Amino acid sequence: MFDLDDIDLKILSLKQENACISNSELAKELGMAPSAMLERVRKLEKKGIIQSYHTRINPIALNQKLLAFIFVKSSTAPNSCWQDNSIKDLPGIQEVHHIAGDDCFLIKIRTEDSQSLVKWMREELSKIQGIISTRTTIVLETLKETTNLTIPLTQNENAQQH
Amino acid sequence: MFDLDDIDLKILSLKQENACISNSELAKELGMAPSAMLERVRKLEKKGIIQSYHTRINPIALNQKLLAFIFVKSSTAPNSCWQDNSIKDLPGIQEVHHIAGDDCFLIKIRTEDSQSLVKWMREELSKIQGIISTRTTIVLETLKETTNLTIPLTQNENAQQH
DNA sequence: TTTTATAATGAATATTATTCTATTTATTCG
DNA sequence: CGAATAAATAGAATAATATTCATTATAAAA
Repeated sequence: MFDLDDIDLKILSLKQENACISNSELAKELGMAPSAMLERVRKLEKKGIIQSYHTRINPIALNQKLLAFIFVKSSTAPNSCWQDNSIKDLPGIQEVHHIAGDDCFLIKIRTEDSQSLVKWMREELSKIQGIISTRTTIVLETLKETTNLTIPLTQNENAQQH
Repeated sequence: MFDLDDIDLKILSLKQENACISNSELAKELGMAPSAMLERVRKLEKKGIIQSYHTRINPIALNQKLLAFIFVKSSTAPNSCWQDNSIKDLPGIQEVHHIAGDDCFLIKIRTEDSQSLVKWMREELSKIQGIISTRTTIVLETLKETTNLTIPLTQNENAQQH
């Protein structure tokens, strides 16, 4: 379904790190014509291999200083959040994952501080149906945070990155 | 330090969802000249409010079908990973967070499947010094996954989004 | 080999980014 | 309040880039 050659992988690698690299520079980098490059990129987009282009914003600039992960255990009964996935639309939520083995969600959330997290839990999370329990995990420090995937480049291509 | 007006917030909001929106379209959207818009964006970049532009790639396309979170508890002794943060450079790692209250890291990792996760733990994670224990959490399904922050737009600006 | 489909090139055109000067708006300070 | 200063914006000119399209090359299938 997704057959990617070395050129595709290199495109993904370069664009992953810098979504706004110009098509002409990308073409220069890989030694091909801009028109051919554009066609490849459009194809990667159309096939859904490239999903979207995002801007990473400094959370501090928006006063979202606190990062927390919360395990939310919910009932699996009808009209509980386990059925309707309503959790994901709450404000501040960045990720919601359905966890194996425990019938629970792992959510990633940013708020201003711990007070506002508590406020969020009381005012927002409490709206959600069927929650049985929560376990909150506060992040002290983030050492790495990216959506980047490990792309298998050939050694030669890897060397070019420097 | 970061004083953002409504125009800045709107820029962040639009670019967050679509990093590759053209400067001229952005300017048109906010009813100002491209040159003025460009200056604002450059300023947001220079101040570090805009951190980077990324491409989100479909993990399936790179055969990374498994997503896991692992709590890694480590010794706090010298030359343990607690000191040198070496975990974050292992292949497949997307995030590493330092967790409060437990002297542990929460890492987010993608691999091909559960077999390769086990392989990774045996061959890569085992290289790391000072690890006392791990608790692995497998994701069944991801309901939401974004780095997007909640941006406080005024009601009028919010309405324009549709 | 011939046919067909896929990918790449090169040139022409449209669009966009970028620069710079002039103007406007906001802020500071006497 | 009002001149002086700084900051932000607009508008026009230019440079760079994206996009299109006809042609050529390459690869795959019959």
